[in-house]
Amino acid sequence: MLTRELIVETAMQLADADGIDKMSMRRLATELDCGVMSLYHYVADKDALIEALVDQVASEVAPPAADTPWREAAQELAAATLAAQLNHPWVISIWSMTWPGPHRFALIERLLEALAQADLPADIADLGFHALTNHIQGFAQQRLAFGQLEAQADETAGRVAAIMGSDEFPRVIDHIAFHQHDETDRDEFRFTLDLILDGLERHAS
Amino acid sequence: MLTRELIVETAMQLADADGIDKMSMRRLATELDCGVMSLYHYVADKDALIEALVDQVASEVAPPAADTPWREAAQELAAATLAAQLNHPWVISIWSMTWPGPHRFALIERLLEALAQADLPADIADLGFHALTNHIQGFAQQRLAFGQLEAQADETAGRVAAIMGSDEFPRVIDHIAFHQHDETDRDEFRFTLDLILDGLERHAS
DNA sequence: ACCTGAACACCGTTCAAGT
DNA sequence: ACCTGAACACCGTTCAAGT
Repeated sequence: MLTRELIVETAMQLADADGIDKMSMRRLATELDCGVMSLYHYVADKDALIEALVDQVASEVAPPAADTPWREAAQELAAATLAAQLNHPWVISIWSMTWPGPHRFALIERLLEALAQADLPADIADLGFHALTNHIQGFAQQRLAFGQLEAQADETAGRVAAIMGSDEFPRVIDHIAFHQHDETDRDEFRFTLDLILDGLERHAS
Repeated sequence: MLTRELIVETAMQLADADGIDKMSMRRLATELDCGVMSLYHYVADKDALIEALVDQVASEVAPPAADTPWREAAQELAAATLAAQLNHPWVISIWSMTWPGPHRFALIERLLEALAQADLPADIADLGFHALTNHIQGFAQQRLAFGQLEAQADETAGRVAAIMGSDEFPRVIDHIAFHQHDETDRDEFRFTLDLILDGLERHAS
């Protein structure tokens, strides 16, 4: 029996396995052993399906307990959102472009709640909200790009070698070296997060 | 006569006018009055064409003069990069996923150069580089999402009304109100940029 | 060297028709 | 209510063939 839940679940599997580009209505239909058009009885659109998929990812983020101090709550939310996105890499490039579903709205609400408890002027809290979500988004995207490059190792190796071999971009060469003996993998996310949170705290009234 | 430059130029026009999805090899060919396969004599791939397109956008960013103080140089680079991306909104979602071309490498080099002049510990400079580029990327994406929502005004209005009408997400409602009498349009980008730059300066040795 | 049409292997969605 | 095949209007790219 076909259900919306089954469709979303199968679509998630396809997207996780092969990326969002390969999650086509037609592949989905063959996977579910039904005609393509049958799907359209449970889902208005491919876009609607994708919205459901994105909110499913959001539902994997466990919001911090209500009594968590604001700064820890923000850190936990940021880390958990990043982790969920990296668990479903295909979501990264569409996350901010899709209208939030109920689960994502709950996360947004929780982050705004944390900021409200920080005793910031109201506009600083609103600006801080975007500073934090933009950081999560920007960082996730950078990590995704990095991952893609590593996946196409052969092509990348040649291109990196070309840069390292030229003397046009010496600072870039140093920066690449930094990435190559990179042990600070986890800290990079926290570093900027703390820059932002420190800066916000300094605006506290 | 068909040339690579003409192809890139026409592709840019198509992408600017209708978005990257509508910039298809087939549309490009009809626009240029040639067979689709003729394009493949000047461009290896659609991906290669897109890389050229992205670097063309990067070429629109004028790097700051060499004697600009580091902090101003970083601000100028950030603002100019954001402006170029918003000028070609289709670039935002692919910018960080494409391998940099020569113009973009020059921008990267210039930003690393600015950070090198800030007297930061070497690893802080490298982390700061990503903090800054991630901010630009995250902010641009958020602005793009915002713009898309405004473009589909009818659909969005209903969805916003649904949120405003419910009492599930009170903080979200307040935040939406903040956006609605938003006069701080430009400052929002600078606000987080300054949080990051202030934080970096505090790490100066 | 430069150009090309036909063909292949795909898409999302509309429409009319079934049970 | 639920399902569907055929058709339409698209994709990028390979291949073999032209000049």
